[in-house]
Order: sequence, then C-alpha cells, then structure tokens
Amino acid sequence: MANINLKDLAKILQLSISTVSKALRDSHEIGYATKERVLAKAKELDYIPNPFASGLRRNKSNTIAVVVPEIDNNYFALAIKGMESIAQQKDYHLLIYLTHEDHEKEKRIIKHLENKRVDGVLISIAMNTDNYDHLIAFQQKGIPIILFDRVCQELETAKVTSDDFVSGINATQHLISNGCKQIGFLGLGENLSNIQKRKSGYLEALESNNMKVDPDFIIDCAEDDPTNYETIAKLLKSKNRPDALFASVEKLAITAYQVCNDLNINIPNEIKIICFANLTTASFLNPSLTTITQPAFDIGKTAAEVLFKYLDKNKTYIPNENIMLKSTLYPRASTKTELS
Amino acid sequence: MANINLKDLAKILQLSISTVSKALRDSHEIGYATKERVLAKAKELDYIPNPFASGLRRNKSNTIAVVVPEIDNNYFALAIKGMESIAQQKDYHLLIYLTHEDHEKEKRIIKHLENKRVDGVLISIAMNTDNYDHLIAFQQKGIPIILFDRVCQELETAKVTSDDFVSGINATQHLISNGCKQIGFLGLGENLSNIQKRKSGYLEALESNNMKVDPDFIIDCAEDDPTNYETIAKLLKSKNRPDALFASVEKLAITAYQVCNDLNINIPNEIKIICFANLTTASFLNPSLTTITQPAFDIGKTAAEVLFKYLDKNKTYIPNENIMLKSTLYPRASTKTELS
DNA sequence: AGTATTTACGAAATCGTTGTAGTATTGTGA
DNA sequence: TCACAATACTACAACGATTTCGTAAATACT
Repeated sequence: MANINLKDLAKILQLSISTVSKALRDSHEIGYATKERVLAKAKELDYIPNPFASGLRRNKSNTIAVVVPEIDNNYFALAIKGMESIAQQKDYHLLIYLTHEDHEKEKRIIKHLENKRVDGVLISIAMNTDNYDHLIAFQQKGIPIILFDRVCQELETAKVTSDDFVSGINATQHLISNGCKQIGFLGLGENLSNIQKRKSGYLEALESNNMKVDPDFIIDCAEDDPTNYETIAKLLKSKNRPDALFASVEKLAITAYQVCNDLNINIPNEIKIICFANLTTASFLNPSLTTITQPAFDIGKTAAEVLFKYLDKNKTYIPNENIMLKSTLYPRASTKTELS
Repeated sequence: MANINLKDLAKILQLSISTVSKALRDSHEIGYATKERVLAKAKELDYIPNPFASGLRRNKSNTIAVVVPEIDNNYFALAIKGMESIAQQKDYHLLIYLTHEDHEKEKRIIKHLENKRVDGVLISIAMNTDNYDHLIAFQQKGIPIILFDRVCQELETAKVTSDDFVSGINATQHLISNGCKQIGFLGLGENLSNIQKRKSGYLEALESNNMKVDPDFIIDCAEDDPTNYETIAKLLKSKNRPDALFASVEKLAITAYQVCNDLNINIPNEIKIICFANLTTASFLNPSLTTITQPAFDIGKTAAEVLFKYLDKNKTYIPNENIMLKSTLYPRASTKTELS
C-alpha cells in the first residue's frame, strides 16, 4: 500500500542503503551485477524516491514555477504549454501561480517561492507592478528568474519577448496603407513593457508617415471589461472619432467589437480594427479580425529552454540577454478597404 | 543572501531549535513573550521554512496537482483558474500536468506523483484512456484523487461534472424546435464520459421526438484537426447531408465553421450549428455561435473545494459522490430559423 | 614479495523541520 | 509541608535520501 523506501529496498536486497542509493543513481562505485540486481528489484517493487528527502538533501526541487497574470487567455495558456513541453522533457514539475494583475499578489507569490521550493521561475509581470524590488530580492536568494513577454530592464537576467516595437509599426502601417487617417491606440496599463513597445511602434509609424499624434486617441484601458467598454464607447461616440483602432491586447478588440455592434458602427467600413491576439477563432469572427499573433508557444518554450540552459550547468546567475521572437500579421476582414 | 534556517534563528535568539519551531507554529507550550520575540525576529530576518524539510517530516506537501488533457482551451483554463482560486486561499501550491490526450503520458504522470509529492490530484481523463488501473493504483497509495468533467465510474471518489445528459437533450431539442430534421452529432472519442452523456442526451431527444437515428450522422472525431476537417467535409458533401450539427466540443464547431466556409454552406440557413463551448468570442463569430456553456470556473473551484473538504480533515478516503453543475444554453445566430 | 592502487561496498553525518519525551522551575491543594 | 500539577523550555530522535569518508578485498606495479 504505502510506498517502499530505500531502507526497505536495502533490507530486501541485503545491501546497505548507500549502495542501493548509489546503484540507482548509476554511480561508478557500484559493480555492474549489483546495479542490475538493484534496478530490477526497484522496478519490481515500484520504488519511487521521496521527492522531499531528495530535495532536502540535494537542495534541488526539480520544479519550476510559472507566474502569470491570468490563464484564461490564449496567449498565456499557449506560453504555459510551451514551458510544459520542456519541463516534461527535463522531468521537471511545473507550478502555476496567477497574479490576477495584482502587484501585491505577485509580491506574495514570489515571497512564497523564496525558500528553494523551485529551481527557477518564469514570470510575466502584472499590470500594476511598477516596482521590481521583490524580483531583485528573489534573485538575490540565488534562484534564477526569467522574464517573458512583460519584462523589465531593472532586473538583470534573460528576457524573452516578441518584436513588439516592429509589430507595432507593422500594425499601424497596415492600417495606414489601408487608408486610415485617424488611428486610435488602445493601451493597457502604464508599466507593461510589451504594451509600451507596441505604442512606441504605433507612434513611430505615425511619425514616419507624417501623421500627427492625437493624445485623445491614445487610450489607457483598465483591467476590467465594463470600464473598458465605457471608455471605448465614449471614444467612438465622439464627433471626431477614429477611423481605426489598434488594440494592444485581445480582450480590448473583443470589447471594441461589442461597442461597434451596440453603436451600429460597421467594421471595417466605418472603422478598422487590428489587434494583438492569439485567438483560434479570429478568422471566424464577424468580421474576421486582423491580428498580430505572437508565437506564444515558442516564447514559453524558449523561456524554459533558456532557464534550463543555466539550470543544467548549475548556474544561478543569468546575464542580461534579450531574446526576441517574431510575431506575424494576419490581414483579415476587419481592416479591409472597401475597394479591395 | 542565502536563506536563514531554524538553527540560525535559534542561535540568534538564544533559544533551542524546538522552541523556535514551536513558537512559530503557535504551540501552547511556549510562553507569550517568547512567541512574540520569535515571531518578530523571524519576520525581521525574513525566515521562510524549508518546504522540503517540513514536507519530509510532516509527510505533507501543501501541493495539489491538476492533470488535464490540454491547457490551450478555455474550458480547462477556466477550470484551472477555479482550482487556483481555492489553492491560493488555502495556501497551497498547484502543479500542472498535460496529458495531450495520451493515455501513456497520463499513466507516466500519475506514476510520477505516487510518492507524496502532492496531497491530492484533480484530473480530467485523457481521450484515449480506456483503462483506469493507474488511477486505482494511485488511489491505493493513499492519495486522494478527484475527477472532473471527464470522469469514470470505475474509480470510487468524488466526481464533479456538468449536466451533460440534460444539456445534450436541451441542445438537440433546441435544434428540433428550430426546425431541424436531420441532426448530426460530432463526438470525440469512445471513452469520454462527458461526450457519451451528451450523445445519450442527443439520442434521447431524438427518440422523444420520434425521430429516427441515422448512424451515419453520428461522427466520431479524432484529436487532430485536419482529420476532423476531412471527416466533417465528407459528411457535409454527402447528398443526404444533415441540416444541423451538434458539436460535442468547441474545436469541432470551429472546424465545422471552416468546412462550411470552404464549401459555401450557409449557417444557419443551410445548416445549423450548436456546440459545447466556453469561447469568449462566441457572440462575435460569423454567425454568432449558439453554445452550451459549462460553468468551467465553478467546476474547477468545486472540485478543489471537495478535495480540501477531505484534506482539511486528513481523510484520504473519498466516497463516491456525483456533483453536477448546470450548463447554460445561449441561443445565437447559428441556430436561428429563417422565419424568426 | 611487498607496496600501491583500484574496486566495491558500508557506516555515519547531513539536509531543516517536527514531535516526543524529558527537565527544571514555579504554583497549587490537602 | 509535601506531593502534585502546570508552565516553559530543551535534547534528541525521527523523516528518507545523498554523500563523504573509511575499509576490506582484489589487482597492479616494481
């Protein structure tokens, strides 16, 4: 019933505990015949080492943690899937924590992880996090931490992102090429690195097209949907409303669709919409939604790979490194010009 | 830099290790003044107990595992979110494992968990799992396991599901009420309890409406999308094609949309589609998709709550219990009759 | 042959925490 | 006054695996 341990196994095999332990770990100190015998018996009796004993002794958990703002979001779900693919391959376990975009919760979670429960952390920073002391403190405990998607330069470590600046330019240029003159930008929070870059790309594209920036068209959205609905509705009800919206995240485009639907504004004829998204249903929306899609799975996978690159070498110090993966723009009906 | 431990703390406080340990756990053996002193110092020096030592000693991990077929699926993402809400509240950690619908992987994962790495498991069974010995063996190790959504009656424990049978009836009845005569059912796998119940509901509704069952209209789909595309395309190309599809899971409806799009079959005029789904974008699809939506978050939350009901009492034996939460049918354009 | 080295194993310390079984010291009741 | 109990603490043995150190026997070397 209960699990067998090393002591039991040693007794049955008439060997010492250390011999059995070494045999199982394939130590060169143990003879071939003995190893075989131990392995066979261990398998037969279904011996599984106690992770706590081993973790305590080796000071290693074989576990990594992912800290994300939310999980009911295709981007993060895919990123986690990518991380899991590596963890599974490395025989590692994956802990999940949700910050719900809350800085305080993020701090508490990180604090909880400080005592070697995990060998490393992959984190995407919460929306209202504007101070990174908790991450720096954590890092100084000697546990490697890697940032993905929403990063900060205050922390020296590897950062895995997508080419948000270029994608921001491309998205905006796509709208401009399709005849848009007044492009609104739906941002999210003031601190998120990825959103900031997308916005910079947006501004850059406007400038290089000699279009002037209207601050009223740069909207800072919030975490909750009803508020965003109101904000966007207000924007679209104004007499001088934008002829295009560049939504920096998925849910803002959905909300924008909702607003347009309710206000009877036709997409794409009266307003065009482009959006950063990982929706599987983008092509089936009404109208189908033009998206910039980040390689979410690969971002997660890469972040995990980089982490293991150091874990495998028992290095806890990870120097600065910026890894940038390319996003793809999928033009669809929501940005089509009437002519084409 | 490195973390402080009980020994260090004891030395600094000029107390014995056990006194400090007991003070921190608020034992009645320790005087009030001493407790205060210990607590203050522990906080000041940022003492965090080593989870491995404590886990080893107490034989408790403060961790639960979720085993799901996939995570890039709103249903499971929401269920996990529900579980996380309880875990966080109970100061528990949440491990995630993906089976990718693979029975062998599921077996390996469960095996890995057998040595008290976790205090309990929440699992939704993989598609091609048709044998539950690994779960029974796991349970006999004394670790509680709770099933959700995709369950099996072979295992004695609590099962948290939604009312799939009734929802299957409702979905089918909805199509019939909207004039459909030849309703196809898109199933998934032969073993999944939830899909089977939805199918039973479908059959029940046909029977109670005196409609005959056409076996050609009951399609068993696979895990990979291209195959499903072909299967559905073949069905819709047949001269005697169905006038409605009841998709048992989200992705089959998406694939069906794709097929209809490619074959130029109008939804809902030529074919109506209803589907079990947790898509946030259902109302914005073209046409908006009629869904039966499971209370995914609550299912996950409930499953975790039931688990903790036993964990809190240190019970590892969980008697049979079927908890069923209600799904909701959201009628949308994909099932509208031309008249209405 | 005698010493050095390698091989194959075992004893015991160790990781950090918890819990049981003490031990002083002080307080209480008959 | 003396036995007895309560209070507040400490010593120490676990928990199960890993690892350092030690050692007997076998082998190699001069």
